[in-house]
Amino acid sequence: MHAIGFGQHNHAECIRQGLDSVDAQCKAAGLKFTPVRRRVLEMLLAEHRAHGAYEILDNLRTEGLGSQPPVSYRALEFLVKNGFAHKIERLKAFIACAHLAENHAPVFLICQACDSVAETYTDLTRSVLGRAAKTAGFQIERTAVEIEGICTTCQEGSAA
Amino acid sequence: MHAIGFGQHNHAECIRQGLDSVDAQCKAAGLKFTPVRRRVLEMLLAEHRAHGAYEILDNLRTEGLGSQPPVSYRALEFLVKNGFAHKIERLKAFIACAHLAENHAPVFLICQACDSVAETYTDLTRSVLGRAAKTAGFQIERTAVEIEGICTTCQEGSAA
DNA sequence: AACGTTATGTTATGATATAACATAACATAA
DNA sequence: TTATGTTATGTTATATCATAACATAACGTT
Repeated sequence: MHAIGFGQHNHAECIRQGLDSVDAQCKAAGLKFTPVRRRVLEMLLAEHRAHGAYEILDNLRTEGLGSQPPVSYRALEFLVKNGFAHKIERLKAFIACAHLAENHAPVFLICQACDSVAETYTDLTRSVLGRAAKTAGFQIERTAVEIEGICTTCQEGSAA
Repeated sequence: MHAIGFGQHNHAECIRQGLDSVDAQCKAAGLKFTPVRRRVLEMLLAEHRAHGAYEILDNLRTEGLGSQPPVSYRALEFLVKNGFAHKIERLKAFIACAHLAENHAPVFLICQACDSVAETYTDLTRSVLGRAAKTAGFQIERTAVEIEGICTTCQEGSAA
């Protein structure tokens, strides 16, 4: 079993809300939330951990929704491009966005013990990062902030 | 041509100093700075951009220092593990550390136009990131902070 | 019905990374 | 000096991640 996020919550509700929110956002923006895209997001929402593109593909294949790599990569690309999911570079894997509808610079806390990934965020303009970039005259387009370590739950687990 | 870092400097000197510094650190720590490892670091130091493992390998092959992937991956692993180089996850590529000898949490500014990579750093304990992690009770083991955008030089270049 | 656009299906291949095992180089102690 | 442990290198093979390129289908508009 994986810890779900860092802390408990009503998970079925969490998935439903996520899908509903993206449904609404797509409708508003004129984006097509097709069956494959919807199903992929649902898979990502099902657990707070990063999912590999081929893992997603295996599931899609089982369900008859696609069998070749481009299918999952395209769906994931759509989700990432529109801010509904993020790619964790360090893990070469994808995760549902935990702060849908908020414009944010995501920060991921990746637990090396249980593989769960928590998403928090930072306001770039006020953070150390933002100031560092500003000082260097650098115009930020996108950020990847990924912190690896041990989550609270796993620290407790290993304490004697 | 690539911009070298963001800002000019005496590059030959920069390479020499880097090699000397690592030489000294290895000696002090009882690490073996072998010919392959030294040459790989030299390649990384030659330009302030990220180098792919296979690009490094091609060079090694030309020079008779190795011909199979594990050769470059091992050398790069040694350099990264000991803090002499970093991996830029976003680019799946490696770069020489620009702050040798300082214990730091590196922050990379990656220019999408000219591919140059500048390294700055943050003091984790005092940054927004560090505080966010602490709040979540998360024990940090390593960080990857990668910011993509347009560097000063390229902004000037495209300005009318 | 014709057309443009976007999404999907499919083949093939490119690019990145590592497991596993064999050999060599080096230091240290018997 | 030989034996032994340790670390580095050589090599084969394969795993894993990702995308180019082209064909077809679905959908909305005129």
